[in-house]
Amino acid sequence: MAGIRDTANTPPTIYDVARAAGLSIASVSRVLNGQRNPREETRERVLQAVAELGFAPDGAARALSARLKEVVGVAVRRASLVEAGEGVFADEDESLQFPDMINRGMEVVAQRRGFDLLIRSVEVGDHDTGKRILSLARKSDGLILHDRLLDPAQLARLSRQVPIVTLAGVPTETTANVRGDNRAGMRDLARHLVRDHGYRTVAYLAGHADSPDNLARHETLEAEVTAAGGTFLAGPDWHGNYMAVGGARVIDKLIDARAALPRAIACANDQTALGVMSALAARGIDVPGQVAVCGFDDIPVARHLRPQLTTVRQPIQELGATAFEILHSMISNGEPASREVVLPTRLILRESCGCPPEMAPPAWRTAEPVAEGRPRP
Amino acid sequence: MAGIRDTANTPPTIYDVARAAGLSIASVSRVLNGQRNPREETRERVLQAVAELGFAPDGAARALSARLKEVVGVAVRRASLVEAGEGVFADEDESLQFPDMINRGMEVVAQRRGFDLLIRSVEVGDHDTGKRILSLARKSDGLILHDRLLDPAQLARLSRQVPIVTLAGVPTETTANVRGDNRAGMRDLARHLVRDHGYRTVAYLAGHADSPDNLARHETLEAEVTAAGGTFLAGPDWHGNYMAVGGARVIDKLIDARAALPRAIACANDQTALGVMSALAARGIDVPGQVAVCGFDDIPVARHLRPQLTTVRQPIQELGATAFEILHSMISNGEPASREVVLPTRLILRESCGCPPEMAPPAWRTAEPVAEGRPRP
DNA sequence: ATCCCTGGGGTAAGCGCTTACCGCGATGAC
DNA sequence: GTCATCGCGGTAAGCGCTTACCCCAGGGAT
Repeated sequence: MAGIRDTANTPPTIYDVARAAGLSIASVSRVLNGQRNPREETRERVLQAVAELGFAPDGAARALSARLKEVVGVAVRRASLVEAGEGVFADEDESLQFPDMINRGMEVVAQRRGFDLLIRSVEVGDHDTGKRILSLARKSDGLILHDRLLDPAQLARLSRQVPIVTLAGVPTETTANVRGDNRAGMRDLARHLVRDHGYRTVAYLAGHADSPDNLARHETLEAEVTAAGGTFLAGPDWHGNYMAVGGARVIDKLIDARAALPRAIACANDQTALGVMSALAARGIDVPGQVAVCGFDDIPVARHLRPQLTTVRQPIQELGATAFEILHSMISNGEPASREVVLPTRLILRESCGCPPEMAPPAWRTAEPVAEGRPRP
Repeated sequence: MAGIRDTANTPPTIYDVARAAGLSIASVSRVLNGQRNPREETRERVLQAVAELGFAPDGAARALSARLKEVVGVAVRRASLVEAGEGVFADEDESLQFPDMINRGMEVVAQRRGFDLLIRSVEVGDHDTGKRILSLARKSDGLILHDRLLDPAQLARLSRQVPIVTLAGVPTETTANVRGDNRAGMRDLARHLVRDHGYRTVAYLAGHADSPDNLARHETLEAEVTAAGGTFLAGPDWHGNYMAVGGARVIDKLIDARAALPRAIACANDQTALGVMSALAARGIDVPGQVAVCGFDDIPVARHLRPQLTTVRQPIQELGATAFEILHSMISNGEPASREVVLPTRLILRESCGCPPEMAPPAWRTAEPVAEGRPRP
């Protein structure tokens, strides 16, 4: 019934368009890319053929020829099996709200530049992490690396060949970095805990040991607490991993060991605080009545927890957006617009630190008597 | 001082490797792709040159030549400005936990096949949605579409040229679909509400009107509630949008209008329930004491809310993993392994429906007197 | 010894685009 | 009227790979 390849419909190529328009592929390419201002008639013939055939240029061919893929690779750290938990937190590590929101921030600005994100998770410690990231690099025009994915030597080597921006890392000769202002944020939080609430013993529930963010938050909290004459707790018993499981595990062990809990716990991030609050609630410990708990990041759920989580807000989406913009400048100019960007943080006071909640006045009625259901004991 | 192009380090090409190994590019390609079993010596020379130069093949060139990009495009629905909220939920819509977890599920299995995900968000109603998705398609080997992104005609046309799998949609002649078992899940939930708790008035807080998931959940709930002689509420006053803002807005309007609240509210998804619980709490309405609230999906935060959210669990990551596997079969065989996959759901009873909470026995002590802090009033 | 395989390396033809370069007709300067 | 110029379309050379095809050396069958 029909011509060649009736089934197995292959997308039309620029040759098909040229033929349909009665022009050469060069002309087609030119009107599509707005080069050399083609005659009005030419433009129309091309546009019509394109519309009829439903043509769009093949990304690979375009990339190869134009030496620009319009893709940036994003590498996220995937929890290794030993870190991932089970039970209540089984898939907790898979709900990486912070990185996901950062990615969304990148995606939105990338759109405006015609770029897309190629997302790959890599397990650190996996012996060929370097290779996995290299192959990601060759599928894109540049890389954005979450966390500490590469050791300095690997980073240095790779960054000489492809533009790289790191998040929550440190800038190097050849890479740029974007992060939040950890010290200012943690300082504000520490002072609130110590001065405003008067807590005397404060612990830091750490994130990954190799994370500069973690280090800065730890140091700042320690400095502030001890400067105010308070007791600071940290160390091996307080090692988390930026995930809820990690936070919960620390609390469980401490309680099982009959250790004394501090009056306040500042967590490396919100995810950890989530685990801590959950573990505390399971033991019947009141937050913030008996132990105050704070996070860092202000991920969206923080305000939906009960008690609502006091935390240090980072402009999460902006972190991603900024990382993309810097990478984009490296891709197009060869030079980063800036080697290091530090975005401001802000202390968000809610209930989990001991501050009072807010509440709107009620005004309602139910359709049936409340006694009808079975309220919990 | 050095040779040509000292700075402006370009990644090595297969020609560089061939030269360094004293072989032809064909040989290099063959050992790298495991074709035609090269001599041991040849293999070693190539491997060494590759290691020394830090070579990895260019993705675009490989894709063009092999006619396989090893990339699948993923289109997510981005909230249009009119849907997105402000205030407490300002960036709520940007925390799309459900789609993000689905994507993670895809990503993990994609890795195993050597594929990556190219993620793009599209605003529905944007007049050139079709074009945005087409260009995404040409950058990948196949598409996975979240939500209802394309109208049937567009979908039919595009799916003839490129493999497409939809999520939470309906299968067509040329596309496959993956979804959770809405009817079974909602049936279990409805019966629990009506039979176990004895609630007589139940409302359905809807999601997007064009969503098949939404329709199925609505119909099933309505059927079950009315079959049991209960009063079912739904309609214009109960239209949400799958986001927290949507749920909160419905509750606020209802209360402001002095409308009677039902004894139980089943939300189209967990995100909506989050907004509902938050709005209810702000009015001082007790959940589940006065109004019971339930969700659908069981996103990770559901269990961290207070009260913990009763919901219908969907195997979220599996949904993504399955979608990828089907798409992969379409890409490699030309035929989908299956046109429609319906994954089982499971009722998860927690506190928000009125069931009693669980709690572990306490065993702890604090390091300082509790009175020291300033507990809230 | 001759011929045919066969194994493994090289040559070169694309894959579908972008763009440098060429050519041709129309236009303006003299 | 002649010649340089300009505007715009076509031709073809890559971009960096994969792979069909060719070729040659070595070994077994005859």
